[in-house]
Amino acid sequence: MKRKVGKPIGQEFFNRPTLVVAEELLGQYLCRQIEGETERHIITEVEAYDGQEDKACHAHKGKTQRNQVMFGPAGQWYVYLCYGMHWLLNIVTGPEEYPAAVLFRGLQTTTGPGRLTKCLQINSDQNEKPALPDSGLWLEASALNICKEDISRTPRIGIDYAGSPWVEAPYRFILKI
DNA sequence: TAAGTGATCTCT
DNA sequence: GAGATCACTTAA
Repeated sequence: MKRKVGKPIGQEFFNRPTLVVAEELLGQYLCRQIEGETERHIITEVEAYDGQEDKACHAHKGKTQRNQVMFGPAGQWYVYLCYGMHWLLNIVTGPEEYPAAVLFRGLQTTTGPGRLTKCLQINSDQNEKPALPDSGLWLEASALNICKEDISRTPRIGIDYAGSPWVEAPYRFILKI
């Protein structure tokens, strides 16, 4: 898909298969505006959560108040509290009524999904908002040219309960830098 | 390696 | 309403 460097990434980018979106997000910018200052961080690690069939996906038991945003249109943030202290940031992908999202696990400047949101001052205020500059949190295409050789794929973290084949599914994407 | 932490979900 | 669970981090 064509992306213009320095332009916000729009909904059409996210309204595609979750695994494709996850892989292509590597190397792009996650942008955050705080008190008038804009920060840009290269995305280095993401995980895909793909639909109701995926037992590791929050939506696998159906729609609830928490996960309903995943059933909505692509390109909106899904932010939730994990282990009572960490906000985790996801972007909704795929068509409406297909619950899927990509979890942001790491940036060039931070490691770990909980520290990422702490660093960018992300909390439930961003939940269900569109990923556009108006919301203060959005994505931009970078000038980096990512090759297949630059990407590692591994199973996802912290989802041992999901069982086979979801435990071992290589839905985690890491940029080797 | 284990504890901290609290929203969410499932079962009464 | 109560109890279990949980896409993590930190300090030891």
